[in-house]
Amino acid sequence: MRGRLFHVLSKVAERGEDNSARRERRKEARPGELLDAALQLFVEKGFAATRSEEVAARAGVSKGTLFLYFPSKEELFKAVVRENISGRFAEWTQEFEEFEGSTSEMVRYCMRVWWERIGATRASGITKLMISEASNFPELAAFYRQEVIRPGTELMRRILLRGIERGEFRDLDLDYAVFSIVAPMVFLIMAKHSLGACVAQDTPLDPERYLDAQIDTLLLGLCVRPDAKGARA
Amino acid sequence: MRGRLFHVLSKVAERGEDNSARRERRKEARPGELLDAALQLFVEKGFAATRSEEVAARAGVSKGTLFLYFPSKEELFKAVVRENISGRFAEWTQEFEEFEGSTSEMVRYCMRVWWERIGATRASGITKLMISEASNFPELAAFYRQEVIRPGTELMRRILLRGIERGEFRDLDLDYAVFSIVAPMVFLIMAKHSLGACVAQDTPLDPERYLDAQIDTLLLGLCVRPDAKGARA
Amino acid sequence: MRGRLFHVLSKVAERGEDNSARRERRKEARPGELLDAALQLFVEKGFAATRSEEVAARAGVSKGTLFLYFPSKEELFKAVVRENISGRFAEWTQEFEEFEGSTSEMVRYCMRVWWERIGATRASGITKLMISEASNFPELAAFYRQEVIRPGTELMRRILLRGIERGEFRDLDLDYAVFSIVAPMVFLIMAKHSLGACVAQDTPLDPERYLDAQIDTLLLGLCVRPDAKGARA
Amino acid sequence: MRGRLFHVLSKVAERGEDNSARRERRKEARPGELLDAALQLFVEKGFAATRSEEVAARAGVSKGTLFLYFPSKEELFKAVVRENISGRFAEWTQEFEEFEGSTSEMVRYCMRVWWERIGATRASGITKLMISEASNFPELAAFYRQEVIRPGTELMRRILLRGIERGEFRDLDLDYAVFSIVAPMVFLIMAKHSLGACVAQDTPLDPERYLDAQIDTLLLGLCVRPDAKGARA
DNA sequence: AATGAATGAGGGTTCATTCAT
DNA sequence: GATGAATGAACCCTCATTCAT
Repeated sequence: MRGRLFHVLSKVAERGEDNSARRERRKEARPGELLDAALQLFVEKGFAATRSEEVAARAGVSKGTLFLYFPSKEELFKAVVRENISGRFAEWTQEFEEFEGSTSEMVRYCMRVWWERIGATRASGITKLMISEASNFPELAAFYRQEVIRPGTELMRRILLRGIERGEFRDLDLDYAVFSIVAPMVFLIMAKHSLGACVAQDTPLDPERYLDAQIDTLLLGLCVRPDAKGARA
Repeated sequence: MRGRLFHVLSKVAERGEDNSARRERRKEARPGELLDAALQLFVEKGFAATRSEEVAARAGVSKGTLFLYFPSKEELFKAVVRENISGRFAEWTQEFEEFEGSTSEMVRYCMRVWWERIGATRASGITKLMISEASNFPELAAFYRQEVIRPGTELMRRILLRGIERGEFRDLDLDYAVFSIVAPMVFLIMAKHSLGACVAQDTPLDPERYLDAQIDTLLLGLCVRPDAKGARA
Repeated sequence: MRGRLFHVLSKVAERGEDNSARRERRKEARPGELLDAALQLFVEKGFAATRSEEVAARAGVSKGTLFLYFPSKEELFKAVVRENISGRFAEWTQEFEEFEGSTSEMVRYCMRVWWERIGATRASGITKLMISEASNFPELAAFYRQEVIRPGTELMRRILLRGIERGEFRDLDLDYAVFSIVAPMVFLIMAKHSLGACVAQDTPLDPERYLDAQIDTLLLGLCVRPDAKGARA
Repeated sequence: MRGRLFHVLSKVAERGEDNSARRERRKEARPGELLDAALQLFVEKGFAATRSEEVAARAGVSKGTLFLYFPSKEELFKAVVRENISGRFAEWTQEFEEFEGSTSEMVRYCMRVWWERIGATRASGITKLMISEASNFPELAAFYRQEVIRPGTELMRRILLRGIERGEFRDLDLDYAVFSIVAPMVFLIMAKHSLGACVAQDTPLDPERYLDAQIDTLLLGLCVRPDAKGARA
């Protein structure tokens, strides 16, 4: 009996908190904790290379607990993707339709806000995830295309169109100009999640400075006249 | 210069020939065929999700044969990466040092040539691979940074510097401006290998048109005056 | 004799009442409800394929409660078996020792009463269970042999012996003749619990008609003269 | 290297034969060996309680090898059932249609032949299996009904009908009279595979003697006159 | 050199059992 | 007593790797 008590206590100690505390944030908190842990690991190591026990461990629970909340690793993956793509685009579309400044300001705002709300958060991992795993999860790729890519592209298209119609932007190849906005963002995510600084490990990429540089060049490239109002002061 | 380009292109062509031709030069070609098959599958499905038997099958040999040439799946992966990032940068650096046109032309040439020699070939999959698997193969990531990212960055840095020094480009934040060239290329690779399934399945992205659009905007964004010589006719 | 029979039948009836009635006498009835649920499921799916949570659910309690009453699934199984083979043989032996009709009548009565008291009730599942699980529960099989098979065989042996001694039955191979009585009963149980799904799904076997046919043939086969008194009117 | 050699040799010794011998009866023999092992274990312990590693071990191979030949434990189970129900009924039906003796002789012959060809062989385990697992494998139960029960029943029905039409047998309830033939056979299988002697462990049931006793009683019960020709001398 | 049958460690998933509430 | 969240041993199955042929 002494043995069992010791065993239990050492397990508690291992976790760094007592059981009652863990019980308290019980069922409601679990799925979120698991999804967070899963997102981190999937982004870090890929779907196949992530072991479900590891996800559970990072969420501070045992292997079996994971399967109380998600019926399989694949469903966990899907839940991770869905969880992080709550319908933000409706909100954003609204926000941009009410925007009153110049379109250059709008583009700058758009990219900065993207960084704040997505790029700098866990959610950015989803993009890396989808790119790495798209072909292993065709239905999910379709879902992502439908829920993220399409509305995102549409939003930026509208912004560019506004710029052209207002005479701010030059006559762009609209379908492909959107990639001038998207590419720097995707690249930033990749830099963040994969190859580190992408330049050298010791001098990590500063996202703010990176974004400013990209936006400056981008706006100069988009605008009719390089001295457009939206250019940084 | 033509000579070198031809050499590179013919190596690319070599990999594309039909199966019947392959059978004839059995033994010598085996490792190459395996590397090709492996590259395709690793890019498509990721390292962990690719089964070695499948690699062997696609290369037209049996499972056992694969391990005759590569001691393990991991070594195969490393060989795939190493094989496909052969140091062409020395070659390219020289090529660009001898370049005589405007720096805008140089940037345009650089991106086009990259597309022809890397982007459009199987070798582009390596970028996708490294982005997906970097954290599972840290030493390979370091190798890639060392062999590809660093010299590539350095190459573009020099080009940009040339543009600034010659008064063609504005006063750029050099360390970050290189990403304005890299990001569109990385994005194109991603679009080709994964997001292609994402961006739009029915109307796939046209690389030439994409590149033109990106280069136009980029150069306008980099140049002191928007009517720079390098702008497309 | 009537009294005893009534008692047995009323116990059988007890188990068949509806759920609402059950709720009212909560605690005292729990173990019985669990045993009933377990018997049903074990018979239906086998020991290993029955999940203890399912047993609990069918008994209307939670998983934990099951283990409040039975220390393990295996103990539950043993309890199910023990509970359902209560030694009625002493009772029956006496009943038959006081029997006053012909031995043919006795055999017929014996099989009919067995059907009423065992075959038609939940208790019959135990036979199916033991046949299915005997090798996984050797000590239980021994117990079953001891408590059911041996006394049952002995009982029928005596009946047959009585028939022979009274000149009603021919000179039987006593040790094996008992199986002529047992086999049709065992078969009926199997038909009811498993082969029922096999013999014919659309026209299920009618137990009464089945028993009549078996008994008729059996008695004709046992008796010295085919026009024995016990033959059905 | 010494270590490895020792390891290999001791493994060989364990198996009691050298590797080359094992390699020789290779692929062709494996499925049969595995099916045999599986039949034994499924019959002995039930489907769920049988571990696939155990099946492999009994067949003298490793866990993984089992799955080279059968894609899953369930498919193995199905294969076991199918393997042991090759279409014997066509053959038998033919055999009985050409039978020239009395119908009593036919019944006796039928049951003896069943014992020789099925009852005494591994195949008899299938019956026990199906009875134990029918509800866990509904499609398989349907298959078994279709392939075994139905033709078997039909065969015996015809025999009985012949007896009635030739005036040998009394006017039987045909649909249920077949069970008088089946029940003793099913019971024998159960006795063999489950509860041992069903009487006492120490005096195992003698199948020949059992069958003779059952057939004698059965025929006396079926025939118009008890001195039918088919009765044992 | 090439094959592919065989292996067995590894990882996903289930479920009997525990225990804080 | 009753609950059900949590646990982790055990089991099915995969697949990188080996090796006799």
